[in-house]
Amino acid sequence: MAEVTLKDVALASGCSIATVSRVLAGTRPVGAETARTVREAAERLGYRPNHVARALRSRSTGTVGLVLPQITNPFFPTLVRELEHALHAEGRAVLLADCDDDPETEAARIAALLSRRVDALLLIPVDERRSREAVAAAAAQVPLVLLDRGCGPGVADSVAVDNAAGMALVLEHLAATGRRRPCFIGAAGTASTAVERRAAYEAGAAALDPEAPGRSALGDFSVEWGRAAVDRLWPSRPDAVVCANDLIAAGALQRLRQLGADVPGEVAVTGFDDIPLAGLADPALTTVRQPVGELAAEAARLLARRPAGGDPGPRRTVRLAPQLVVRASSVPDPRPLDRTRSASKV
Amino acid sequence: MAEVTLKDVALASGCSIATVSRVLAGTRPVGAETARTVREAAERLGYRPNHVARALRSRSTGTVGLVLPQITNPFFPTLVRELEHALHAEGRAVLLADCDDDPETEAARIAALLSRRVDALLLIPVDERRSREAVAAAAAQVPLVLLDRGCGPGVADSVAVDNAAGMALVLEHLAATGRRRPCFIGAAGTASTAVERRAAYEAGAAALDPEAPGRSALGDFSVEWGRAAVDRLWPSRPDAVVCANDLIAAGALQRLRQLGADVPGEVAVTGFDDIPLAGLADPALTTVRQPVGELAAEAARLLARRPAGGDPGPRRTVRLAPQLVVRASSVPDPRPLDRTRSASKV
DNA sequence: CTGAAAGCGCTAACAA
DNA sequence: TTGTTAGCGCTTTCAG
Repeated sequence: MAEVTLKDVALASGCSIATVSRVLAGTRPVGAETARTVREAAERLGYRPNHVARALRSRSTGTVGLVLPQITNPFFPTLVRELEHALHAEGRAVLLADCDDDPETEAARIAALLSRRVDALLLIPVDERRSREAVAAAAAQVPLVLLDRGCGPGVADSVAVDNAAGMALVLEHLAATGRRRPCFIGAAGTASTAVERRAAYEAGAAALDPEAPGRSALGDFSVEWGRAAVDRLWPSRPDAVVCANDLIAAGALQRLRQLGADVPGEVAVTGFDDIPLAGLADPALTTVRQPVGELAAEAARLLARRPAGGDPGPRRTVRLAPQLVVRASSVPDPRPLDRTRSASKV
Repeated sequence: MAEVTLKDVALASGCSIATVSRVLAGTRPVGAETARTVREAAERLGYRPNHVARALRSRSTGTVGLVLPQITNPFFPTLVRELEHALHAEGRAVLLADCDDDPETEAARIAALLSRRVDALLLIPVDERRSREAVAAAAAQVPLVLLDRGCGPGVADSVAVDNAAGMALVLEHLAATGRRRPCFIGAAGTASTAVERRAAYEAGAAALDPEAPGRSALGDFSVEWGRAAVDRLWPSRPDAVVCANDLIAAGALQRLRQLGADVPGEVAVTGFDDIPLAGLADPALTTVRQPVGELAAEAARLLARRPAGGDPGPRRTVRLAPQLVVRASSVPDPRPLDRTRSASKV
């Protein structure tokens, strides 16, 4: 299995290795006749370009680093899948890094990817603040796009769902179906998803009921917290439990059922993200779907747009419109309300 | 941010680039004094080795390709996480490929990774048969370890859970808790997990009840199939529904509840894999936990063991012992039965 | 133990 | 349009 190189193909096709390179890489125009001969010889010899050599010379590896907090977070696999496909379609490979939800691990992973000379970085930061330093340093070296979560202003390009719009869709739906006493189970902390969703609840719920913003409990994005928070909020007899993500909502649903509550008759429950679990819950969860495919496409587009040269330039932020998915946890006989999706750039 | 190279470090430390390389890569013995000077200079200049150049020269990229059917299958993220950590600990990076459950995409992804010169491949085949050709070809080029699922005999090293032992644990537990009329919801097809689990059910259930092996329905590994299969099997009044994986079990659980069945009082339900969803189901699912961490560690070990040179040598197969996790879907008041875990090599 | 020199396979100037 | 010539940054003989 002796490696076939450009030289071999050049020898076999009777032209220089430069020409062969140009044909196979499609870098520059080449005579039609020669091109055919070369391609034929390459085919016949079973030539496979050596990406390593190419990368060394051209200073571009054709790889993108994908750094995320925890692949086991059920929202990420779908996103990873879309990103992998979008990038592969452009002939780029994905180096995956899992940070174990720890900013120090994250910094180490970023450094490792950088020393592997990734062309760019796609990154979902572990923490709004504690990730900032490492992210900013990385953004100075390669094009970097923040996904799903922010990391302070002006640090890098970013693309995320419009959390406020999503929460507004939920509240609008609850109002339209006659709910008047909503409450909120959210996440404490500075993560942009946590902040934006709870702010949007507070802003929107006040219109429904002046007391509503006060009926909220803040913990983390977990099922356990969803269960615990219900015990805190249920005594106030809400007719809707708005949750900051689907995991919380799944926990809330479980606990409400244990307490004998009638969902959705007595109380509606809503989530956010539309992870696979949402459709499986019983009753199935009304939630806000993130446009994962577009998120991935937009991230790829931002990467392509930003020049490889270290020039920072102005940061771009893309916000994608979410979609409400109505299921049995908020109405007895769900009938999906399709919302049109659109992207707005800021 | 001019790249610091070996040459710069050599210049700054007053010795040759060869010596610097030897110090920094630790390849050969170097005088203690020189070593210190070199390391100091490297530190001071902020030298970062260029993995691409190193790879070209040493013919080893330090990357491993991880190829899987679908990252959105809820069993895989945990496995990916463990593999990523195990490999990163050895200083290797992970190139991720998602095959969309399609053997042709799988073949393309394998080819792409190979042309990127991965040192090795970790692969969960899409299909027992249709993946074989591409996998065998790849295994001829780089060390390759099959994970979780097989791909025909003698194709490559492989490591997987002992599916038969897992099913035996389930049946044993059901027998011990007084169940006498089990039925089985499995997956059709040739995937090794499907075959092994249903064979083990048939073998083990006969001891419980001669009619039991006949009470089985075969579909795929999905929630939908779990729901549908219950409608087929419930009329035969089983007192236990043994499922080939957790997704099926989740569907079965849902449908049984809709039918008003009392779980676990009237009928027990069991799964396989122990995906995160299992603990969240209501009632929580009794299932078989795969030793994911050990699976990953063993895979990494097999890779390390196999020489980079194309010498096939005998294939190794490692089977890891699973663990029964008893939850509320099989007993009213669950108390975990801890099984000792051990690895046996064949 | 250390240095000099030869490439790994490819692409990018620069000529022709 | 094509060929020639330098390297990319590193590791690895081969001498010393």
